[in-house]
Amino acid sequence: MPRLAQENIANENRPLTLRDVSEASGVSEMTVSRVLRNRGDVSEATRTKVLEAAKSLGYVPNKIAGALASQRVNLVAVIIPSLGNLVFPEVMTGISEILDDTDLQPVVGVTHYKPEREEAVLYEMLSWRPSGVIIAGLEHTDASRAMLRAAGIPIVEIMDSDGEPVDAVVGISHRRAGREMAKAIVQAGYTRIGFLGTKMPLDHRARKRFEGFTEALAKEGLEIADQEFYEGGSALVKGREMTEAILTRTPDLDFLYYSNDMIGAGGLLYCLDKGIAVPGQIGLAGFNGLRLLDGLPKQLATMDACRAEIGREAARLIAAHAGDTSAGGERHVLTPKLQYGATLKRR
Amino acid sequence: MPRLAQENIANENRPLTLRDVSEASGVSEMTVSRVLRNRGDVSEATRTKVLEAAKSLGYVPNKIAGALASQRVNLVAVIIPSLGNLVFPEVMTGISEILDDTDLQPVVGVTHYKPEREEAVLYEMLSWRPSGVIIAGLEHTDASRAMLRAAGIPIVEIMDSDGEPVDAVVGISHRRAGREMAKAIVQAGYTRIGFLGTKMPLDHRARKRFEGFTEALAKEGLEIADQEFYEGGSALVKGREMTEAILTRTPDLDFLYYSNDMIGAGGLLYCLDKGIAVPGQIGLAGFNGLRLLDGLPKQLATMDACRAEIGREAARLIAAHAGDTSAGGERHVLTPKLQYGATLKRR
DNA sequence: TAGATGTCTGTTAGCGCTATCATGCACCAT
DNA sequence: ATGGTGCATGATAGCGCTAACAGACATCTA
Repeated sequence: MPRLAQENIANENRPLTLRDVSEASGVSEMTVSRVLRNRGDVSEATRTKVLEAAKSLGYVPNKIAGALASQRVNLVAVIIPSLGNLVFPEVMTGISEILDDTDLQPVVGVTHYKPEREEAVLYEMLSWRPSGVIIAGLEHTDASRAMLRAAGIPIVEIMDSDGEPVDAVVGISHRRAGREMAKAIVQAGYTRIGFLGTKMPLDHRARKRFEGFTEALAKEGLEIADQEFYEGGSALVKGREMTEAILTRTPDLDFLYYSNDMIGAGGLLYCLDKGIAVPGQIGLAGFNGLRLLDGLPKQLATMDACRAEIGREAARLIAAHAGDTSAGGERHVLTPKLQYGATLKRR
Repeated sequence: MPRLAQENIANENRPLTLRDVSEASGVSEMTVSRVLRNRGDVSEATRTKVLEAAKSLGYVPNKIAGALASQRVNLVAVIIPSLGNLVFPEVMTGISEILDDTDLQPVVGVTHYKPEREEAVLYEMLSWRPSGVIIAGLEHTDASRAMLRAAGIPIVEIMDSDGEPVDAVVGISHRRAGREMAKAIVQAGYTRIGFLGTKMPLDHRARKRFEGFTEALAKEGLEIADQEFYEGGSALVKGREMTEAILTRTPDLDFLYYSNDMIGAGGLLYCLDKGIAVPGQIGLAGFNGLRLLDGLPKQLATMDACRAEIGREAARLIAAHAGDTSAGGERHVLTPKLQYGATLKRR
């Protein structure tokens, strides 16, 4: 039985529908729909009438019904490991910057670096039938890859380029980033090199940097002299602690490579506290190019991960392919730039 | 005309529906729906059959259709000013922590501190008919407040408690935070006090802290001796620059109150660089209690804004009232704790 | 054995919108 | 007048799912 106007009056607190606006303005639901979506020809008089009615009622359209009827959803799923990492909010900023000029809307899902959570988040997101997916990394469970492939929408994997994407990819090569840092360190004359990083075995990008780093050192006939790993806690404090630990154990180290800028900054502060000459006695470098840390006593050597640009480019791809069944398999590899800062000698 | 099986075979790439699973497993759509939602009684044999069919097809349910039919959406809209601020990711973490144990899912919208963007984001979010809204601050446009009131779902305003909420509120009193900091500073014997903050007129919480701060000073017969504002750029660098500027202009200041920890940290690093004795010659304090900064040379005096706890409590309220038409107007005011650190003398 | 009860499955009718086609009407050229 | 051409609006039929009810059948009770 179709709902009658009488019932509407009876139940004051029922959420508003197109019909309410239609009745209030004296035109059909279809015409109201056209006005509210700015689609099709509607006379100026009707348009005004409808808009006024909608506004005075406080009508908010139901996108769920709209999406179901039109088979179009203006959401873009963005799946990242964490929001606490500073890196990811920056990627998000890049994404929003581009999507703000379209009618697309990012929706964020967080995996905490856990593949099974990624799978669950992806499933949840895809069940809303988004117009595209931006997902961090190239490593996913088989089930996740299958879902991505079967979704029939543009997929952009971001941050990393070392591996086989499902569809398009926008990122940097972390292997290469590790290699280049190694080369710069060796070239500067350092030989007793320590590595400090996270314990997370599932941070594939950190792992790849480490692999590239050791590989390039090996080519120069060098090996990592010592290493130290951490998990949890404040990165700045951990950076200090790890630096103290590694230098106590292996005092003759002349370079410390940190897997991220925050622990690098902790190490830098530790060295300065202890009166260790940086970069003379010990050189330091991190990774990410966090602008957040710009005001430290010395600028830490680092390598920019192109976070915002990656976000922008991924969003551009999604926007360009919105409505398509794929992002066209494009491959955008950005080149991270080494920033010497004041903690890595130039030669 | 209802879609026929034949058509399905013809069009290979069509997205899967319940009907496909139903046909593949030989039971009705309704039974498939029951299995996939774990609702109602289904025999073990049928359940297995259906799950296998769904899995082998790679079926992902369409929540849009499900939500429309059931009039239930498991999303919670979370509306915050920014993701770059560090404070908000922490709130998000608290929210997720609680919602992860429910079937609710947070969806984030970012306003960039702009009321008109808040209005737009809110409209967009409400059009998805979420089960609840968590929104930062108590200051909204009239239209936004009207939408919130009319939504007929639980609303929790967070971070701030100085004002009139639409429904429930979870936060701290920033006026009081400012007052307490002022009292502690005066009590420690400082008298020539400078204030450094953001230029943003729309950061109401920072404004309230400032107001509380000056008000409490006035009670002690004191006034702010000088002040300095900034916008944009790296907060650490800005903290240094502002500190230099204010101390050049007013060299006899003996305390600097920063409106956030990041610029406070910049100021601290500047003072240490210049050999200024902290907290002897000059005392320093910030606001937020960012754990991120724990490894600095000296621990900055600050006041914890209870971010994670606010997130958790807000999420708990939403979860408790999911399905209701309001969050019951509860009022949770948390008490920020002063942390003296090593930059504010104790008396 | 009739009826009551419980377990499982299916049928029907929407949810609130939009795509699509149909229609009414004014306006023009013929 | 005839029949095109626009333009503005309305009627109809779903989108893919679920609530609510309606069976079918087996098992139990008296």
